Amino acid sequence: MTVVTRFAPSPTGFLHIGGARTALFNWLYAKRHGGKFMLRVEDTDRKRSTEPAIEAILDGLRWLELDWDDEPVFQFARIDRHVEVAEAMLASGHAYKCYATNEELADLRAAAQAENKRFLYDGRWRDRDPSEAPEGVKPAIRLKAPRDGETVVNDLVQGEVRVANAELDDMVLLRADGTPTYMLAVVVDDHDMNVSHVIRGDDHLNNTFRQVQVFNAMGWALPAFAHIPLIHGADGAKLSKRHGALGVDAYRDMGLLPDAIRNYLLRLGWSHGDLEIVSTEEAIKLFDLEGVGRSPSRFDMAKLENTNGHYMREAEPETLTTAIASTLETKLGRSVTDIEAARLHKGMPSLQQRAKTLLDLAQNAEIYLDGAPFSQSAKAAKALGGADASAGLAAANAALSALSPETWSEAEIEAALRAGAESAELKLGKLAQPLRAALTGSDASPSLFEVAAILGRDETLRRSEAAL
RNA sequence: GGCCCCAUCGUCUAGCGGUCUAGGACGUCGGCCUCUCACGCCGAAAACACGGGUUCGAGUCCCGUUGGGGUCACCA
Repeated sequence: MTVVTRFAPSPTGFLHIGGARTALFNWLYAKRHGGKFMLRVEDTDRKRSTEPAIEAILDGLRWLELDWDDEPVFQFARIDRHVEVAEAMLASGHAYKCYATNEELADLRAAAQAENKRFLYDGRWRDRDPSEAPEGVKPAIRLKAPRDGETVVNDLVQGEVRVANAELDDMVLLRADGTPTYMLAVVVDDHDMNVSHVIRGDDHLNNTFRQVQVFNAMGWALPAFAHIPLIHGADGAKLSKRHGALGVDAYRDMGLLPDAIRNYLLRLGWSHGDLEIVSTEEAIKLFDLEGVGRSPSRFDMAKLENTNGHYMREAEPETLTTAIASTLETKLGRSVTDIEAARLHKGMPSLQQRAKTLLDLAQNAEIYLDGAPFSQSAKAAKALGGADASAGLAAANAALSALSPETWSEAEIEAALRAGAESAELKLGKLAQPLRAALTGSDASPSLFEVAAILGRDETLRRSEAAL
């Protein structure tokens, strides 16, 4: 059997982190088995579906590099087929017309609530003759669900889950206005798209029983189901919009890398022994549903950032330079010059080791731009203040100006500074910290010797003299 | 509330009856390295929710309690 998975978001908002993980698992599972990963936009709710939301979701998926096969399927466009299936069920006696009005249903619901019981449609039109239909009321079509026995789902993650059919009522398949409900549409589409594995959040587990009933009514083969636990916020509450459920674009804006997000999301709910860092390639080889846990997990930004730091260190310097270019240019209000680009190129390996995000990186990379330091951090200002600091900086400056442009190198700079410190009877740090503040505007930076070497003699002396 | 699911360090998790005086990772706290920061390295504190069973033996199996979560629309 060919594996076909699908990600089926409803375009009512951005692609959030939980959706991204669902997409990732589906994508990984399809890749793992040489199958197809399909995208289906569940836009049957015309009031809530929006074009910007569709774009945001596709963008998010593309940014995460979760590419889908074939063209995305838009559920609303398949309405005729859904109606056709509803009518087939009507014809075969697996569905019936229900003339209950909204008011009637509302009363029923209120009554159930008053008794503190759940609302289940009572099937009042289930066996009634259509000739009794009231004038002018458009009927909804409901599933004629089995009343006895139970419905069982053999879930690849949750195991065997069973529920008594008495707990389930006759759900609406086709609304009075002739549009299909989600319950009908998913089943028809999953069947028509030959979906072999339905991997989705476990908030859908309860729906599955009713969907199984539709599959059965149509005599269609069941796909395999895998319901994965949801992701909660740091406080354990459901990840909602008010609770830090951000769109993936927000994570991009935080300077996070797609590889890092994929790795982090993979480990949220899935494990393979003690493996922590798993490249996407490796994940494709290893991913399985057996490794997915059954309990919900909490989203931990600190760990995501740590993972991101790992991928920052591993990234190609050139890739990172490209990635921060626009941020730098926005800051400068002009393009990066060739000289600046050359400095960035040389400085990137040690810069990237110190950054957890692209945002950090861009900020730290500013030291290699003309005109830097653009500001002085409080600690840097302190390192620069006082007589001791002035003496140290003067000694450093003197030691460096004694170097000729020809001998300007990391090793020579280090030697000169060490010798300068010795003759001034100061510790190296006494020269280094004021100089660092002068050159970078900060009390923390890559190796001073490296920074000075990359900056070049003129720029280094310009900055240190400006500070003096 | 009914139904369904879940329960190991603060967090993500390993563990699939004996090798668990419970392992790894993030975070936290010490230390080393060191021109600062970061990286790296070394070390520490930190968990089997509770109660009953089953068994020679239970973190691992069963039941209950408690706690969390999900779901109960002519939304998806």
